[in-house]
Amino acid sequence: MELHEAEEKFIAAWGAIGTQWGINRTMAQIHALLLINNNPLSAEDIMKKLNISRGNVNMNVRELMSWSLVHKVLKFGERKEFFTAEKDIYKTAIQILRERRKRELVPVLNLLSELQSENISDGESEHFKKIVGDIHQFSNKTNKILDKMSRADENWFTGSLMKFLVKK
Amino acid sequence: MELHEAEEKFIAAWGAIGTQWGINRTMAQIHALLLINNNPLSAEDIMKKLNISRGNVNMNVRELMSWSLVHKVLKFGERKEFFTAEKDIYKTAIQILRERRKRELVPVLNLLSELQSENISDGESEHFKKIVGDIHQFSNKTNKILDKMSRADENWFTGSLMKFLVKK
DNA sequence: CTTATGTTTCAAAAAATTTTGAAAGTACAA
DNA sequence: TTGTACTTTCAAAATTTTTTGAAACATAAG
Repeated sequence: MELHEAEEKFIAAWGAIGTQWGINRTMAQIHALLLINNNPLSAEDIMKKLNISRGNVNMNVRELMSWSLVHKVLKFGERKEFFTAEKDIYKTAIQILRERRKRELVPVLNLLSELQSENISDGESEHFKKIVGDIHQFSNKTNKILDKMSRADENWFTGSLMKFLVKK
Repeated sequence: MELHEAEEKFIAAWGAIGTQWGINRTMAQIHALLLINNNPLSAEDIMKKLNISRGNVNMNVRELMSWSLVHKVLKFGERKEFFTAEKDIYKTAIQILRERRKRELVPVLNLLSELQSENISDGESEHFKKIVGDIHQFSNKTNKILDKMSRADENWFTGSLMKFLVKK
């Protein structure tokens, strides 16, 4: 049960990219594996193809499901669980955007609000106030933009946005 | 030479966020420290304030400079080097976008091209071809959009883009 | 109920990343 | 040239993250 060279390269690269973006290498590789397999795979399939342990598969598949990038599939008559990845790459990207916004940007916004209200007095901190304020404002705008983008459809992204950008 | 509570919180949070985005915690903290200090700091200042070693400061400041987020400042009459961060948060964000595009997205595009040309024959791989092609196309579009964005000015970002998005 | 076929958990081990600190390097001043 | 005041390097240590694998758990089938 070997992987072709091109598939191996793809999986390895996906893992490396993931790492650079703060995503566990194995999680990214499982995602890559499920992307290039049109049929759902079992935990055992993943273990064998990527040569990793059962616990590792379980943990990372669960994480991928929490990101809604991978779904459980039950086959009639089979007790085993199978997993499959969303194959529409646009939907996948939007989902990642949505989750990172929710999990990472929103908490930052909360911290920045907090810092701004805490920091009412204090003479020395004019510059601190300004920079925190600037970051807060910028993050708020980014948050809104990402929120809008994550609701738009693919046609908007590839069509309208591109045209709009070209004009600039 | 203590940090105020709000400053500490900010630096700690910046470090945590950085980690989640694949950036070394200390690098992010040094960046935060230089952001909230209007005056350039020396390696020694950074060592003391963050309680880290000289080697660590040197390595991470160098990395921040390679991202053009931090610059060396020489004070007249002083032999020591000082460092300061770009304080315009918009410029900072654009710079990060630009670097990540160059360092991370462009290599992926090259790999995807390579995979597509390598993979000319082979019966079993219809689906592999399709998914790699889809990802390549999507990445190409994203690349172009980011490139355009990284050339635009702040007013475009906060003004035109926002208006355009609201319409949608 | 018992067995068989799974999945989940999590403490310990392994691996990867980050940090330290001392030695080497650099360059200016005397 | 030598001393001084720095900066840089990098092997080893510390820390953090990831992975393993065996035990616990779940549940369908006999």
